[in-house]
Amino acid sequence: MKIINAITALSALAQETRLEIFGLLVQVGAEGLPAGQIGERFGLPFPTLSFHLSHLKRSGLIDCRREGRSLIYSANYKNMNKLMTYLTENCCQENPAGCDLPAVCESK
Amino acid sequence: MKIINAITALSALAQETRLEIFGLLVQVGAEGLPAGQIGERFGLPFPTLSFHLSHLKRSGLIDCRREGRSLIYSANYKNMNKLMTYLTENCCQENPAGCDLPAVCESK
DNA sequence: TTCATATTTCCAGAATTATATAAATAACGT
DNA sequence: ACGTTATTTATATAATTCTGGAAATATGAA
Repeated sequence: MKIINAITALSALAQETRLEIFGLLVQVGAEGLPAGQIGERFGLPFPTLSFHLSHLKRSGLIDCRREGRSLIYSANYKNMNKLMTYLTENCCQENPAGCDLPAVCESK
Repeated sequence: MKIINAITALSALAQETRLEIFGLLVQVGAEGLPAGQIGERFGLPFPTLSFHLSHLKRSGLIDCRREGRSLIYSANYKNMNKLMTYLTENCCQENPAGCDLPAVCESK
């Protein structure tokens, strides 16, 4: 993953509405939810919702498929995982023992 | 971790200069680096550097200690880890098998 | 082909964030 | 105390991002 993609993903998540939407979609799983239900859940006007969904979509953190009149959004776990990996890459090369990122660094 | 703290941390990382600074500090380890050396590395004017360091500091992702005239900045692995945990919490409860976040979810 | 539903795009104003010059603060050596 | 080094704070401008009303697009139903 390139730094520019990491920044895009991080800034997609660095906003309350989007982080909440993403959290919801992560919990919901691959099935996803139609845009309308997401907006309803958080009381968002349509253009605001659409702005945030397209931001998340552009970042690759969520996917979108059409089902009839609805657009169904769902978390993209693969890209989320790439972001996680990027953030812990090259971690604490000087001193792995002093590092506190268990998932990635305790295996070093 | 509360959502507000996650957002603060994510927005600290969602900017090229800060993500580069953080990446450097993560690699350097607990020893850290003086502000001056960080600024030199990226060719940043002092106020710009200071703005970004204080942003990262405020987020908890880096720490700062004084050594003589220098302020030494270093990665805070503990808080980085909390952010990672927050992002994968409650992941794919519907269908763990379909989830692609190995570090966190394959153990479910 | 007209109507209703679902959602997006266009747009403009509001809010936030980033940048860098100049001035201030902090610590050390003389 | 004074000068030097290291860094921050104050401040202003520039750039980016967020918000929501109005209009546009896409799909399906009658």
